Order: sequence, then structure tokens, then C-alpha cells
Amino acid sequence: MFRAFRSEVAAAVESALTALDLPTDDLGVEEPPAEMPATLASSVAFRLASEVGAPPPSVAEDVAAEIDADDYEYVAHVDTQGPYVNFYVSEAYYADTLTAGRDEAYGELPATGKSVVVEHTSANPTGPVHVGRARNPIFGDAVARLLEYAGNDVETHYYVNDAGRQIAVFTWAYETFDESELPEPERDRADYDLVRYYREGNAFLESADEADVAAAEAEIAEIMQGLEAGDEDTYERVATVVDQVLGGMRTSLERLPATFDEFVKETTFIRNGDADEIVARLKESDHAVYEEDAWQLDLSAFDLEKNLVFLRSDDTTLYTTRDLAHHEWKFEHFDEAVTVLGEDHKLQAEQLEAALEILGNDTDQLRQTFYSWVNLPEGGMSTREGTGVDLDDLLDESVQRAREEVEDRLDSRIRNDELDEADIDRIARQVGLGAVRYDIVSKQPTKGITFEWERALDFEAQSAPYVQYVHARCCGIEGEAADAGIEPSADVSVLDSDAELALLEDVARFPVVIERAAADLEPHVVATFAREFAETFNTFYRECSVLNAEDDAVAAARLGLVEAARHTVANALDVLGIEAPESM
RNA sequence: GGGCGCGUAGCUCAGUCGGACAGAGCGUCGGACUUCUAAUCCGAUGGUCGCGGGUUCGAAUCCCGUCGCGCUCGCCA
Repeated sequence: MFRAFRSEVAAAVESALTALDLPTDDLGVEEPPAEMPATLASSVAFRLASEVGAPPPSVAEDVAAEIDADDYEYVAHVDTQGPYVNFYVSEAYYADTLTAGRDEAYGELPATGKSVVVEHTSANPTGPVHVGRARNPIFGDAVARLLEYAGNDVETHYYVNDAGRQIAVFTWAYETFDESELPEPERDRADYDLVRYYREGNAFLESADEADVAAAEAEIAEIMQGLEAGDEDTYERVATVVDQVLGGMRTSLERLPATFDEFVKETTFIRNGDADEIVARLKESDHAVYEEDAWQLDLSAFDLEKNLVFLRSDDTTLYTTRDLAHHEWKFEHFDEAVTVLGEDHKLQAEQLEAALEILGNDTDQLRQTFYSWVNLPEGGMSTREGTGVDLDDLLDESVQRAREEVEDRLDSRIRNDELDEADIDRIARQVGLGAVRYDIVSKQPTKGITFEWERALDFEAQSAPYVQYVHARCCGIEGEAADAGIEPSADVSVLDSDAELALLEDVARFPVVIERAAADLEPHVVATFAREFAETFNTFYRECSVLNAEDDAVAAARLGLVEAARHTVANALDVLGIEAPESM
């Protein structure tokens, strides 16, 4: 309803300014501070004061006088406070909000008809997912969910790097070293098992004799050449490693859960000839240069001083070359391609975009968004060096701590709903995973995060459990109300306390929060909303009892409001990929 | 050194397409469970919005400079 109200306010200000023969290029519509009773305001009087030759408050009054609230459905009345023109919502606004909120799908925006592919995570299949990388699936999954809520037809892709040098090194190491010379794997799973070979291989290349390293490098180069030449045997050797490791990584990611509609292998674009075709087309372009035996793009026209090599001197393609083919393929099949990348890929992403433009693509289809690395207090995390915290360990620890919390609280629990062992398992999992996700998704992606156990696993306020608790409370009330025979209504005329109306106003804002967050690809906006919404709900909870309401009509309307609130919290959490527990 | 990002309360963070006194949580201190679940709520405490200029009626927000931190500048990905 907020979106409709906002349109009405904009229309009202615009027509008032037109009537006053004033410019309408900037209507100055904004949200007033929380303490103000108005829902929207316009600061347009500031800008027009000099033009009119009157002080802002006087201009504001002129504007307000031109607006007749009766012309609008959701505008109850208009007044001024100093230089501001304030707009107040009508009972119809509350009524329609409550009605809309009682739909389970509340918050989902009308279909845009656009298909969007969200590529995220795409971590190299070299070993277990660690926390440094975990921001990508958590943020990426939330972006995908958010775009879905915003009305798009979304597909998620994981781009599998199965063609690069690292994978060639891995394949060589896997075939070369014997398990007996490796340490015990940390877990009995393929990614933990095989990463030992990868680490051993890298260590060998760094420390072995020059001659031995040269021999190894020759074998590694052979693998890369084999892939480039389309040699079936080489593909199979590489796939043996990649598929196993990726399988293990997927198990970790699915715990979050982060799932993918498709895993797209990089080698696809070598095998089908698309990468070669890209090379041929790039060679033809005005930006192509042949320097030091390699084909490169001079991107100075795009303000990128670094040349992009797209064909090595040994005629093999590079990651970015194949990614160009990959992106053209995405452009063909989807209206929009969103990619979630670590900030370390920023330059490469700019080069990619420039090259796509050179190839004649409409790069408006491409949206690349970046996040900063998650570091440990003592420094960065690396799969190759084996430093860092594994995502599995973080999730295990979080669920375990959540379980301890549940058990600790069991004795002091007032509610007599007798949680059984299965409930405790469920709550521990929902809360434990939710806490980890919320901790990461609630922050602006551009900000660096230092991973600290205590902070990531804080189950108090400003965390997932805080929001989840509100959902459980809603479910509790609805259960009790059903037992008491109360039927929910949408009769807002009996709701008049500040707490009730504040909650209703927050329910009303949810769709616009989705809209804005999706436009900017910023799921943390939804996380902030969810937390604020939970606060508003808790005030309502304290002050407005459903079961002990003054009369039946109030009880019924409050129950309707609780239902709308539950849908709002559940769906806000759903955008973030966090489960909404029915009890906890 | 060049490019990009970040810098807001003791700590972790919102707010950043200019607007009404800069907001939360944690921490510290003090209160509220015979009540629809206290993973909750209420109150107190706490800030030169890194620093210096500029633009503007108005700047945490825009511009310039500067300092600190991160990322990046491979025929790696």
C-alpha cells in the first residue's frame, strides 16, 4: 500500500505545483523521521522559496492549500509543519494493507516478465568451502531470492572452473601423489579427501628441485593443452577430480541452504567452439593488438590501462576469454545476467564488460555486484594453504551452540507445548543456520568483515533468532486464538492504538523494501527491515493482547494483524534464506 | 605509485541518489516473568559521522585535498 500511497502523494504535489505554476522536476517526497506522525512528506518548499520570493513555510502552506485529500484514496489529510508538507494515511490505507497482508505471498511484487540468471559462488572446485568464501553463497542466494520476490523469473547458476591452470595442477597432483604420503583428511568426504593432493601439489611446485618442477610443469601444460585441443581423455581425467570435489562442496552449500538450478562448466565453451569463435571475433576488432606473441585487447578507450590478453602465445584461451563466451550464452537465454563476485575480481569484471561491448553486446543486460572478503582476525583464508575456517565447522558449531541454548531455556519455558527431541533438532538447525546467514547477509556487501566466533553466533538482538522469535510468537498467538475460537478479521476501524497502527504501517512498507533492495541488489536492506519490523511487533505484542482484548471485534482484528505480521516476517526471512520457526 | 572500495558511540553495524534533533545492538548501570513464549521489553550511559577545505537555505550524505585500512595492477582464476 505504501507504493500506492507514494504515487498519490507524488501526484498530489505535482498537481499542486502545476496549479501554482511552479516547476515539478523535483517533488522532494521523502520519509519523515520516525517520531513524526506523517507517513510521507515533501521538502519541495525549500527549493521553491527563492523562486516564489517567500519563506519556505509560506510556500509549504500554499502547496498544502492546493491539495484536496478527498481526491485521493489513501491520503487522509495534508498539513504543514514549518517548511514541510506532511501527508497522513487514511483508514482505507490501513484496511487495504491488512487485507493484502493476509495473503501468504505478501511482499511478492507483480511479475516483471523478465528472466534473470543469477550467477554466484562459482568457487574453484579445489577444496572445502571456507568461511572467507561463504559470503558469496549467502549473499548470492539472497540476491536470487530477492529478485524472485521482485517479480522476476530467476535461475541460479554456478559457473564451474574446470579448465584453468589450478585445475590442471590439481589433476596432475591427484594422479601423481600417493595417499600414503598425505595427512588424514579432516572429514570423510571427497572435497576434504582430494584437497590434500591439491595442497601437496602446490607445496611441491614451490619447494621441489628445479628439474622436478620443470617436469611437473610439463605435465600440467599437457593437461591444459589437452583441454584446449578437445581431447576426450583429458576431459575425463579432469572431470574425475572436479566432479568429486564439487560434489563435496555442494553438500556444504546445501546446508546453508544454497542450491543451484544449473552448474555450468567452463569447458563447455571450449568444447562447443564458442571460445574459439570469441577469439576470432576479437582479433577482428579495432581494439585487438598482437604483442609479445599473444593476442590482447587494448582497453584504453574504456579507461582501463591494463591490456586484456585473450589468447596466450601457446594458443590456449584464458579464463576471461571463456567467460566471454559464457556471458554471450547467458545474454542469449536470459533478459538479464547478474553476477555476484568477490572484490578481487573487480578489474577482471570491468575488462569482461568492456570486451562484451566490443563484441557488440548490450551490456545493460549485465549487472555485476561485489562483496568484500571475510577475513580472520589473524588474516586471510586460503584453500591452497589450508588456512581458514571451513564452512562445515562453522555450521556445526553454530547448530551445536543453538542446541545448547534451546536446552538451557527448556526449564524456564512458560509455554506448555512440550518440545520433543525432533523439535529441539529442528530449532537448533533453524536458529544455528539462520544466525550465520543473518550475520553475513545483514551487512553491506562492500564492507569488509572480520570473522569472530562470538559475534557470528550471538543469538540475542539484531540477529536471526530475534526475528525468528517474532514469527514463533505469531504462530503461538494464532494457535491459542484458534483454540479460543477467535476468527481473524480485517476490520481496521477497531484498531486505533499507536502500537497497532505502527505495526500496520510497517507491514505496509514491506513491498517497497523489496522493491528498493532488488533495484540495488542489496538484501541487507531487507535484513534491516526485518529487525526493525520485529521491534515494532514486540511493542505491539507487549501492549496489545489478542486473547485478552477488550472485546471480540478487537481480538479478531488484532488476530488479522498478527497474521499479516507473520506473513511479513516469514517472507522477509525467506528473502534472506532463513527459516521461520513455528515454535522455539 | 595508479585504479577501486571502506572509515559513523568503547565494540559490531544501519543511515550515504542533500533535508525535520545522527539511529540500533553489544557492553556498562538500573528496572519488568501468577500475563498470547523473557531468544522479550523499559530506562540510563555513550558520537569532533577519520581529518581539512569547498558547494548549498541545509552536508554523515555531493566536490577537492589529506591520512589510515582492504582489494587490485599475471600469457592465474
